[in-house]
Amino acid sequence: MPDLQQVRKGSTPILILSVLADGKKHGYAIMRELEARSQGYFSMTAALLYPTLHQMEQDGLVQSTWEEGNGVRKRKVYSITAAGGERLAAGSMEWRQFAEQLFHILGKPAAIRGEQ
Amino acid sequence: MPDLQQVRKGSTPILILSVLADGKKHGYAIMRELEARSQGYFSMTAALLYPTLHQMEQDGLVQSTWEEGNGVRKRKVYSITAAGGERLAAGSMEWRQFAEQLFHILGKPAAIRGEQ
DNA sequence: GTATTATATATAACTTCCTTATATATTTCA
DNA sequence: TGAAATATATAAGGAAGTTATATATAATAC
Repeated sequence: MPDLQQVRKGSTPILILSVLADGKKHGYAIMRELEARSQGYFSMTAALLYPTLHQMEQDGLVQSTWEEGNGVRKRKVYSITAAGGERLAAGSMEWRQFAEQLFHILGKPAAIRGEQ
Repeated sequence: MPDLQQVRKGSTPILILSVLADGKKHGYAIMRELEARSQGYFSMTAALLYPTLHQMEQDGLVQSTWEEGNGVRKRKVYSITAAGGERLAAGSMEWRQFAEQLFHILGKPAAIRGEQ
């Protein structure tokens, strides 16, 4: 993994929770939604997404049901749990704290200095 | 590793480079400096710092010389290289981009909205 | 004077997260 | 009919971080 692609490490679960907070979705749709919301920046691969969802379900952050329908492929629909909501709130604060501290060390960017 | 301590992943080299950009320092001093500048938030352990420094030296981002002196323990002093400076600049931009995208998804914090 | 703490560097074993590669199957479009 | 998009999944391997351990000197406390 090239050094410059290290920045996203650890953000996968909170990104998923954030998308699911707006309504339940199946895995593939979560991927597309993240890509759409970030103009392609967060392009998650299936090999990262699905194992992560499995782990999150095991941790009680999300729950799933299989959905079958008229001319549509069978798919597993995920929704956020109460514990997932709490994790999302706590995780958001953690990330904000981290960003504050990081940019305090690196020098605050214009946006954080309020010069947007 | 608890989930909430995942946020710092990948930030180690750039934090080190950022400290060394202000002048050369030995490993232990880098650790203390990071802790001081972040009011204890970035409390790096020796087992993370030293292997990282070794890797960074191998990558040409820092260079080191052993320093011995009057009543002081022998220590390895690191300084940032030209390549390290470039990496610091590029890495800072990467982190800013990431933060922008992440908080766009999570909802911007007060500081980024300019309400500090 | 001896013990503890702080300073200082280092490696080994292990876990976690991510990547690359591969597999399978359905639906839509050219 | 063949390719691309949709949809889920696992295996193998690499990179980053944690916990544990080792070693050694200098400063401070008792």
